Amino acid sequence: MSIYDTLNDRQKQAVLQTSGPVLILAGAGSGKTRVLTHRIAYLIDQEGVNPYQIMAITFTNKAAGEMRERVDQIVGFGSEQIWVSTFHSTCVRILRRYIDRLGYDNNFTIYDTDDQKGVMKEICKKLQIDTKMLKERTILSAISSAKDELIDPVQYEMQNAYDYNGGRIAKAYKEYQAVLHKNNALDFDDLIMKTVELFKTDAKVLENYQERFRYIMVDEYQDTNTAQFELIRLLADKYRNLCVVGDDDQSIYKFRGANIRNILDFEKVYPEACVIKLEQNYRSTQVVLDAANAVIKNNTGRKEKALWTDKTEGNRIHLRQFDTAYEEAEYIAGDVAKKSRSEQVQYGDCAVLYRTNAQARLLEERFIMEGIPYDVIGGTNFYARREIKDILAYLKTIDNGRDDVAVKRIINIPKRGIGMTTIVRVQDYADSRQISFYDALREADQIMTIGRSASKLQPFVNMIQAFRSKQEFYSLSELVKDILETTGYVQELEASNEEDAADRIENIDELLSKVVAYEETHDEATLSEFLEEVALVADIDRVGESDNKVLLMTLHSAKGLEFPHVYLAGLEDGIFPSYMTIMSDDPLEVEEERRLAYVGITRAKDDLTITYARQRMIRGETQYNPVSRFVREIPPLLMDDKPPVQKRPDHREYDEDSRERGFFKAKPFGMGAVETEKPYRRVADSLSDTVFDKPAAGRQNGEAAFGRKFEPAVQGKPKAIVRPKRTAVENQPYITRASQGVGAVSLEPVGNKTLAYGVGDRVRHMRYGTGTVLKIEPGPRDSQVTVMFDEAGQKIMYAGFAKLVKV
DNA sequence: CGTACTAGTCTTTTT
DNA sequence: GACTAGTACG
Repeated sequence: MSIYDTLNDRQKQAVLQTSGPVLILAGAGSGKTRVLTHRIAYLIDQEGVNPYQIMAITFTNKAAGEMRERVDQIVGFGSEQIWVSTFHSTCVRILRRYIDRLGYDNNFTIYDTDDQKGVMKEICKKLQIDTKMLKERTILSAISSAKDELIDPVQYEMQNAYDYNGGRIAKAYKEYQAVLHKNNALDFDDLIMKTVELFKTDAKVLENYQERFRYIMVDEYQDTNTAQFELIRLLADKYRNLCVVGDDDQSIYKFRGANIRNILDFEKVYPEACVIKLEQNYRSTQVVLDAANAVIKNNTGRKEKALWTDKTEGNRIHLRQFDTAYEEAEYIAGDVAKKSRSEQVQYGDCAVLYRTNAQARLLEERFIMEGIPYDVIGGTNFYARREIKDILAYLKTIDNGRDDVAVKRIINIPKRGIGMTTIVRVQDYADSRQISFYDALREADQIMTIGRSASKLQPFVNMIQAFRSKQEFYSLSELVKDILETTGYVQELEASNEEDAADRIENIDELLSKVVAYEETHDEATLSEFLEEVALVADIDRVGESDNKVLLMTLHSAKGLEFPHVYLAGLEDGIFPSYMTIMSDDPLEVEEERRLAYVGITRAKDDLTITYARQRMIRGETQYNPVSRFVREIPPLLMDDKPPVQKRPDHREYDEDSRERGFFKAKPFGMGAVETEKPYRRVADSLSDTVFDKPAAGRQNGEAAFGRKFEPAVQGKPKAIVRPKRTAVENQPYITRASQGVGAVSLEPVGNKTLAYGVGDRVRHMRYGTGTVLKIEPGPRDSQVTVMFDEAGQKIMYAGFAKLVKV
């Protein structure tokens, strides 16, 4: 009996087929990670392959870490020699060694979206690009797509010379690359592209890696873009032992360049490829699988597969409709609480999945009220928070003085009286001398134009220089502590009356413990390596760190995970699928969303609950949306409730309708960039009239159905409007003037006069828990409330923002 | 040079 | 609704 006997026939075949190109089409939950890890073990144990010659590539650090762990378990000896990592860290590792051959320093820095935006902003200024017409974002995403397709600035210019906007983007692209090069920085896309460039320009280096990595495995292959495909193709070109694992039905990253053709055309590129389908699902019940299959079969151009399981039929899918998103959140939190009380359900068995990060907020508030431990994955990355980026900018400056973006970020943080004018003048000087911004600072006394400001620059330079020399004998954490102390960063925060100063300080503490943890796991923790690791972590990598908490995340983040109890929230046309895709002329966009629905459904092991709300607040606008078309694609008998009958089930008709009525201008194209003045609300308004057979329960008041627009006209019946506007309104110190007899409906925080609590009262705060009010200081606009929290200690906060609830 | 307020934008998803 | 960049003012 060997470890391979636990595999089914197909899986075994995939493990044993070690030579030549192999495409494993692995349906959701079909045990692909098991196959990959066993395959690695088989290569080493049975075929005597040197672990050193094996490479496994994934998309997230989490997936890489998981695979590493499982490989370590079954491979015993030499497993640490296998390269198991993400595309990005693989490339960084290669580039750190060889990028000098492309004219960069090997200690390059990695720019995140923020840094990129900063660079682009300056470029637009320099090239006199009107950012109202052509936004930094737009340019950057055009550049990113170009890089995904391995198109360099020169090619881009050739392809877009005839187009006005294209031409400008081409110029910006060229300039952008020049700036990054000057700053010795690479962005995310460069990591892949430059590695490919390296392989193509330096045959020796390529040969070296080809010879080393004789067995290459790629996970989530359906998500690779052209550049990543090329990277793999080059690496595998000599020995052609390339095994890719993927599921075309789970391709959900087109927006970041994923090319579904990579998987669909694999057999064309590798005619000798062996194709193996894994269709037995070990995860979900038959009901869940039937639902998933029923939805995905509406897509065209997919590789035919049908998941099956020998697990039991299972519960029917729970379908719940609500009047408002608020009630939806209330139900989900309540249901989780109920389950955890009565059944053998742990919080960690539950996950709530949604289409957009913004949807997390309502759910979060509700989970807090229920006292359920939860974790929100995604949204803003920890390392993208302002205070964290500030500290990292110090570290980057110490590590690599050529990173102008980092230097400029911190030159006046904390405040040193160095303003825009001085910075611009120093930059001019640097430009004229062809030196970096930091080097210009060091010569500040030479710069005539800045006059007496030079005296403010000198201490800054001295401080950085001091850090640099201390770095020699300091540990990483000592360095960070020194930075915090010398700059007085934390003191400045403490002194400031910014409302979230306490959170910021907490984050800094967390950073410090991450630094310490890094030192503990890395023998010779260098600053460069730390910065690099930090640049490449994604939020999803945190999953598993938190134990026994309900996880809240987007459908995208949920890919690759599984939970006994899954809630799919906000299943409404317009949310999921999003308006963007419904409106799109390209029907493939809806297909991509359908794959996302497929991913969502197949996350559930036992129990799936689908919820949707008639009314939802999006970006300050109330929308009315019908149930998602994807729910309608699920056979009703698989669900415990039916979606409501609609007069006109096809959404496209509404679009035409609105177009006729002049609500829609043609899609913006070319340079014309036609205005699109809040088109969505209009659709929503027109929908609310036509969608439902009977009036939605939430709008007996008539006007309420039309959303905020008409609110001022409503007299005396605030409830219907107030409710969806803010969660748990009745518990909060918000009082409508109507109820005070003033007349007009208002939702202003009324502050000092009408706080629902006083000194000595017990109150609850969203984050800090319960505490006692010590002091209330009335201010002109809002009162400052001092609260001694049981857990979090004493905090001073503005009443209007703190949303304290009397308990 | 720093601040405090206003106007405009945004998001659909992320390594 | 929330965040950010830009502006007017001290």
